[in-house]
Parts: sequence; C-alpha cells; structure tokens
Amino acid sequence: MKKVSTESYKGVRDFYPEDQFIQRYLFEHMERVCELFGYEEYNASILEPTEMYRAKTSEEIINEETYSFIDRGDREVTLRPEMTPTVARMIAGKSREIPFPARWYSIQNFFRYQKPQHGRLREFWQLNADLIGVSGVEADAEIIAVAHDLVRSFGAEERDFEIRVSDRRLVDSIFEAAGVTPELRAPITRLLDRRAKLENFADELTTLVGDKGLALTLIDQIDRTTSSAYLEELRLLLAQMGVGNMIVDTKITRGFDYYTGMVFEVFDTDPANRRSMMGGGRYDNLLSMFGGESIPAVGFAMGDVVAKDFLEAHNLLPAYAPATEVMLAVVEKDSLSHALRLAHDLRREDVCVSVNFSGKRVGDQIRHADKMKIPFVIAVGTEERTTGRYTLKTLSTGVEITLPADRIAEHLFGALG
RNA sequence: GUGGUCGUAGCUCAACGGUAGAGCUUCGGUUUGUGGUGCCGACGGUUGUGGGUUCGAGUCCCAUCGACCACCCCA
Repeated sequence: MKKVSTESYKGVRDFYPEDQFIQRYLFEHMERVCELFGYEEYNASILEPTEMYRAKTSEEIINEETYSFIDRGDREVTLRPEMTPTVARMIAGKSREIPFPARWYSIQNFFRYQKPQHGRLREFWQLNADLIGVSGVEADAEIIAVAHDLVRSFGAEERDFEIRVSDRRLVDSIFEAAGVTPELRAPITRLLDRRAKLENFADELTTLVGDKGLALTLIDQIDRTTSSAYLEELRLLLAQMGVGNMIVDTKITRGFDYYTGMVFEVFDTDPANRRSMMGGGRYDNLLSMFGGESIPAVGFAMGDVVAKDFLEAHNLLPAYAPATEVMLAVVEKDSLSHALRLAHDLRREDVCVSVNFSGKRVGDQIRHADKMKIPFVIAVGTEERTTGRYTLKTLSTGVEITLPADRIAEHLFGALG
C-alpha cells in the first residue's frame, strides 16, 4: 500500500492543540470586542456561486486567484475568498426585514489560490465586522473604534500601533481639480497604494497619466493635503471613544474599487513589521449589485496570521493551558469505578476532569499530567475510598491540600480564579 | 504566474564525492501511592520525491513537490 503523506495541503495549516489554543484566544477577543459594541454574530456557507464574485471583480481574479470548480449539477462554485460580498448578499436578500443599522460580525476561513508566503497563505481566518445602513461619520468612527479596541484588548498600548486613515473622496477631488479623466482614477489609486514600495513612483505615475507636469502636480497636491473637515470630525469623534492614535495618510487607498469614502489601515509602529495588520472602509454602492436599493455600509477585517504575528512580536501571546483542570490518577484497578464516579460528580459541578486509567504507577501518571500542563492532580486509591477525603495536588508548586469530595470544585475555582 | 535561497530522525543541526551522526523531544527502566533534576536504554532515516553522471551521490546535474524571500496581487 502506498504511504499517504502526513503533510497538509499546500498553503493551509493544521492546528494542533497549542495552535488552536492561540486561534481561540484571538477569536474570543474578537467576539468580545464586537459584542461590546453591540455587534451580532452571523455565519454563511463557505461555498458561494462564482457569479457573485464575477459581478464585482475581474474575470482574471476569478480564474486565477480563487478556488472555483463545477459541481455535479454543472453549477459554478467558489470557495469564498472574502466575506464582504456574502454580507452584502445576505443583507440585500432581507433588506425589508432587517432593522437598520445592522451591526454584524463573523470569524470565518477564506481561500485564495495564490503563492504562499510568510503571512500570506491559501487558507486564512478573518474577522469581519460591518455596520450597515448608516452613512454618517459616526459610523465610520465606530468601525475604527472597534478595530482600535480589539488591538487594545490583546494588551497592546496605543504607541504599539497606529491607525492610518484617508478618504477616497478627498483623493478623488484632487483628481477632479487636476482634470484627471474618470477612467484613470482607479489605476492611479492602485498605484498610489503601492507608493511606499516604489522607488520611481513619479516616473510610473507619469507613464500612467502621460504627462509629467500633471503627474508632478498630482503628487504635490496629494502631499500637501494633510486632512479635511470630514477627517477632523472623525478624529474628534474617535477621541471621544478613547482612540488617540489616528493619523491622516493619503497614501492609504485600499487598492480596490468598491470603497467610496473613508478608508483605513492599522500598522505596527515597529518599523521591523511593515505589513498592514487590518483595514477597512466605506462601501456605499456594493449592495446595489443585488438589485434593489443602495444601502450604505462600512466595515473592516482582521486576519489571524497578522494578528498572531503582531502579538508574538510584542510578546503578548498567552502561554498554553489546556481546558482540563484536574486529572484523576487511579492508583489501582479496584479504585477505577470510584474514580469514574468522582469524575462524574466533578463534571456536574463544571470541573473539566480527565481520568487516567493507564494502570501505570502514580508517579508516571503525575508526570503525564505535568507534560499535558494539567494544573491539578488527585490520586484515587484505597485511602481516599475509605476516608472520603481527597488530596488535591498543585503541580506547579507541589502544594497539597486534603478535602472532602464536595469541596473540591469550590477550591479549584478559587485557585484558578 | 516570474525570479532567487533552501529541503538530512518528530524538532534544531553535523557528515572532504567514500560505512548517515549528535543534542533535544518521545517511549521504557532506575524494583512498584506522588512528577520536574540525575543515571541507563530503546524507538526513530530509501538524506522531500523521481531520474542522471560516477567504481561509489546526503554531497554534482536535471525534473518535480514543498518551505521561505523579492515581484505580481493583496477583495
């Protein structure tokens, strides 16, 4: 028989218990912060009709950068590469039933058929939070505040990251004043997005607009534009929500076409990590692609890989701890049934307890518990069975305390906080 | 998709073109109701895979798969 490889598929990850512990830590913080702002959790299938992405983005991206296939019923299907079209589809489908504004969040996995690199895989997990049905600056501020509070909830200080904000309308008005034709605006915006990485930005821009004078005028205008009345109002609202690390940066454009107003990205202030941690913006026209009325919306997304990298770089990752709180070491075979009953009682008191029925010596069982990072051990043998009192051992300190069965749970919760 | 660097035990790495090794991990023992340190031992490999050159290939050449880096792209 041919041996099957134990390696995971290209560009995807296995989450062993230690890895999943980190994922869960990230997800729990995402859930908590979203819910503190009144956001509701939603979900959808990982499969979507290919047509939905085709309507919004180019044929080339669908063909080359998504996992798309034909199902047995000849339908074109795509593994979702992002959440925004799905939210838009769900909202548009029930726009007469949903009370607006809607505050929705979801943490899901996404697939993109691209060459894997550090921080960029073929499958990744991402939080999406969207505020749908309001067009005001207050909504933009709220979305940024959620993103801000999320990073803060991981233990980061404001000096550890900065929120770079711009406004598509601001840049568009510069284009308009300079007489740039509407067809050129999207390509220029995309070029602007890459400006920080380009050495010959002015040359490339000249090639694109076909006029060196115009290119230099644009650069000059963009560089001289430091803010707008709208962005200053945004800054004021953010200050009231405890956000003090917003900066205006007209280089932020978010590459793609569907953003219509405020756009932002969050960066690590450590120059060693120059990748954007998360980003978002306002997309007021996207929902109209499903027919019906146009509904304003603003949202952001944060990926698990960049989140983990950020926490690692700032030494904010928690140490692994299993859910298991106590292991019962069965001293001899005759005590097994007693141990099983004790475990059952403890579980009814909400204690996570595993029973070690390996038959090995108590010392070996304790060593196993220690390797598993289980914090407490109770040996169950003849002595415990006859007295009804149990010795709870704390492995980190070696301290032991003897208790009757009905006080074990109480003591554990006290010790574990 | 294009270009580059690299693939040796579960992990980190040795080995001049000449018999594939060490540390850590895992498992067992250290004589049996209490772990972490010692000490002893075992498991573990068609050197990513497939070809080629050579008396002989982990080492050189080609292909392929994978990881990483720079592009592309970043919804």
